[in-house]
Amino acid sequence: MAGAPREREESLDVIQRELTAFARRARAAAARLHPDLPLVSYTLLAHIDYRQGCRATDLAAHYMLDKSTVSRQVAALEKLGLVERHPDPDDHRIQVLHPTPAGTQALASTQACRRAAYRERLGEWTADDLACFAQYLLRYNSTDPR
Amino acid sequence: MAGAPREREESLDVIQRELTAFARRARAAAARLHPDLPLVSYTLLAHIDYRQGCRATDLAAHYMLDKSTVSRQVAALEKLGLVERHPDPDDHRIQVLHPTPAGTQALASTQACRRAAYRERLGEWTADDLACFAQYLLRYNSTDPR
DNA sequence: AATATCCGATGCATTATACAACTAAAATTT
DNA sequence: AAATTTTAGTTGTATAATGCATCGGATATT
Repeated sequence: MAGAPREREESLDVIQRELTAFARRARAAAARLHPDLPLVSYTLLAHIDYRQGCRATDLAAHYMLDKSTVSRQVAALEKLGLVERHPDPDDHRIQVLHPTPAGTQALASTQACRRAAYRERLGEWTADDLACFAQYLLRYNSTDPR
Repeated sequence: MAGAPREREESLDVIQRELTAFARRARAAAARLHPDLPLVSYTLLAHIDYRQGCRATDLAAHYMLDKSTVSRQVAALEKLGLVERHPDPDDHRIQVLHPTPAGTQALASTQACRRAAYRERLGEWTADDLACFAQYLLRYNSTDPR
């Protein structure tokens, strides 16, 4: 097994290359899936929904975005009537974000399209492969450098 | 195994969510790894290098970018002296792109940083897991909708 | 009480991007 | 061979996304 370190290196290169390719294509792909809802807004809305009630700071940390970027995106979402802000009664600096009914609904329909696309794309995969791939991604993201 | 379809669905959701999170963070991560070289330029340069000699159209197709975007990025790379364009003698419409020595070198040093980051990040992974993850990513990207 | 820290907003500059219109060079059709 | 269509790449214009710096208001620390 003298070649193992080199094989590791090769795998790392592939991972790096393929993740980059994916990231680069993501915008175009997202634009196809939901032409109406701006890409980042959709992502933030989804996260707000996923963790029912979160703060702008949480979003910034999770997606490694500047707080100013998040501030504007959230403002846009509020303007579209998809997100509500409620000041935290205990700490007046904080605004807790929640999807509005319209936001939940917009998310649901987009989510449906998205799921359909993924289902078609990954239809050939076995349930085990899907579970395994999901685990790898979770593991990869969990070791995210802070 | 009545729950299998639901489990598939859950895996799909995780994959979707984690890939999105990764894509969203990619810009910030890239900025940390090579603050000098603009994000997209680096990506394109890497691809030009990987497939020794490619056309702007290839880049656009591979990363799902508009040709105008690629045109500008390539122009920037040329201005930085990292890429050369050579008209194809057989077809004067085509410009074949190659990294310059400076481009190759810039890529090498960045690549070294990148590899180090990945090595640290994925140091705990077994060679098998890395290979497996790499295969999943290749498989995922190969089924990219066109 | 004074100071420091935290949350979010805003002004400003820059990067990345798409779409549309254009030029030039093949390739195809007539 | 001439006309038309397709292909490769550039440029003009508009917009989205982003970061940095700064600021104002609130809470926490000393």
